[in-house]
Amino acid sequence: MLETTNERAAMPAVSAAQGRTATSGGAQRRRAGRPSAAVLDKAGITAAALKLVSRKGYDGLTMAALAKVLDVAPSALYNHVASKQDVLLLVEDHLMSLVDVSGFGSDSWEDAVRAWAWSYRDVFAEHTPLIPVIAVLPVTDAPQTLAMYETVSKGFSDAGFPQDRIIPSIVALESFIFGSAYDVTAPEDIFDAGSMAESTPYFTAAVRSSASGQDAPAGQERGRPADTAFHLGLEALIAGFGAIRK
Amino acid sequence: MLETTNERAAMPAVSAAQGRTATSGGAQRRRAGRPSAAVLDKAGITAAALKLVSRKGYDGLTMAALAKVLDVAPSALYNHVASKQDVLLLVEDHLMSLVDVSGFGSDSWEDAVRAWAWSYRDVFAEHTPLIPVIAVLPVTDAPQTLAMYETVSKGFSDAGFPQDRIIPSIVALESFIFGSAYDVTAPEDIFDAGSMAESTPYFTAAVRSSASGQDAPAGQERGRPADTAFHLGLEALIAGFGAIRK
DNA sequence: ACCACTAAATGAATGGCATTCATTTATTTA
DNA sequence: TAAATAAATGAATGCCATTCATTTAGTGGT
Repeated sequence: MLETTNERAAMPAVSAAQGRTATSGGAQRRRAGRPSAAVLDKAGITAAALKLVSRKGYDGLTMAALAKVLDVAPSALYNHVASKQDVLLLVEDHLMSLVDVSGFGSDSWEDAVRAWAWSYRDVFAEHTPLIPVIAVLPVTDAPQTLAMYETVSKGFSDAGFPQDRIIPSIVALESFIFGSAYDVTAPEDIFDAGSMAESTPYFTAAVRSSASGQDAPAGQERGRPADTAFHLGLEALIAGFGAIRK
Repeated sequence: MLETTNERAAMPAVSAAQGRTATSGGAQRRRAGRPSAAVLDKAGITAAALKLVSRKGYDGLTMAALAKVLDVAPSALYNHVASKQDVLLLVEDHLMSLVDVSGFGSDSWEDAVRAWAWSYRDVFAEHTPLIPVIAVLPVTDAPQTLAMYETVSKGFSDAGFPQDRIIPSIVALESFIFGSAYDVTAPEDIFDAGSMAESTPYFTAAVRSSASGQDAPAGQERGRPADTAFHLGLEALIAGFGAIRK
C-alpha cells in the first residue's frame, strides 16, 4: 500500500527468454543488468520474509536466505530496503493488519479491548523477535500500525475516555501485551528451581500449586499458564481503566 | 557467588614476571599455556561485561571486546562460559540483585509491589536487550533471580494471596514491567504520524493532548510519558490483584 | 617422585552475517 | 537521442561467535 503494489505477478514468457541464460532448468542465474520487468518490490519482499519466518523462524530470516527465496542476489534487496531493520519493519506493519480491531464500533468497550488484546498478543507471540523493533520504532511509515492506533483511539474516545488518558492507557495495555507475548513462548519448566528448590520454599510451593490447579472450575481460564496470567492481568487493566471513563 | 569468587585480584609481581613476555610496557601478550594464577572466572567476566555495556551499550558487548577488556584471547572465555548467551545470563542474574524487594516484609503489600515494580522496570530499561533472554530462560541456574522470586512469593503469600494465584499474578506484573521497560527507551516522536496525520484524527488528537497535558495537577505523575503509562497500568494491576486476597 | 589427567591459556582457522561497491543493462526523462 | 535513473549481478569487506590444535601448569593417584 506504500507504493504501486506489483502484486508479485511475473511475465514468465518474456522474462524467461530475456532474463535467463541459455542452459535450461529451474534454478538458472539471471544475467547482470536491469531486467525488463522488475523482480522485486516491497510487497514481494514482505511476503517472502513472512514465508521464510514461518518456515525457518527468525534465525532463518537472513538477507541471503531472503534473496534466495526471491531468486535474486542479496545485494539486489538493497535497491528496495535500506537495511534488514527495514525488512523487519515491513513485516511488523503487515502483522498489525492481522490484529483484530473489529470490536471497536460494535461491541462494548470492554469486549472490544478484550478481543483486540488477545489477538494482538497471539499475533506477536509468534513473532517475538519483532517486539524490540516495534516498541522503539516511530510509527511514521507504518500505515497499518497507524490505522490500528486510529481505530483503537477512536474506540477509547467514543467510550468516554478523557483525551489525555487515551494514549497512556493504550501504551500501558500494549506494554502488558508485549511482555505477555514473550511469556507465551517460555518453556514449561521455566520456573523449575532445580537443586535450589529447598532454599526457596514459598516460590516452589507457589509454582507447584499454580501448575496443578484444579481444571477449569467454571468459567475460569485454564489452558497454558501464560493464558491464566494474561487473563488475570488483562481483566485487572480493563477494570482499572474502565473506571477512568466519564 | 556462584563459585569461589576470586574478586578480580591479581598478583602483579609473580604474574608479571612469569606470565608476560620480556618486552616491557602495559599491553604485552601473555605467552601460551596455562598461567600460574587463573586470569578469568565468572565473577570477573560478569563485571567486565557490565562495564563494557555501560560504556558501549549492548552493541559493544562482543566476545572479542569482552576478551580485550579482560586482557585475554577471545577463545579463553570459552573455558568459563559455553556461549555468549551464557554471558548474558550472568549479567541478567547480577541485575536481579539490584531489584528492590526490601518492601516485602516491612511495608504494606501495595507499597512493596510498587517499589519492586518501579525498580525492576528501571533496572531493565537500561538493559532491554536482556529482556528476550530473561523472559524465556529457565531460572534454574540464576540464584539471584530465584532469590528475588522467593522474596516476592513470600510477600504475596503473607499478604493473603491464595497459593495458586501467586505465580500468575507475578507473571502478569512482570509482563507489564518488561513491556514498560521497552517503552522507556522509545524515542520522543514515536507517535508522530508524519504525513498521515490528517487521516488519523482521533489518534493525532490523543497524542497531542497526552503530550501537552497540564503539568502535575496534584499528585499526578508527570515526567516522561513512559512514567505516566507505567503509573496508570501498575495502579490498575495492584488494585485488581489486591482484590484477590482473602 | 612420577605420571596421567585435567584446567586454562594462546593463536589460527571457519563459516555466517549484513552491507558496500563497481559494473552491467534497461527504462524513463529532458 | 542523450543523460539520468532504476534495478539487477558479483565480488569484496569487516565483524562476529565459535572451534580446534597446541602449549603450559597444577592435581590426584600409585
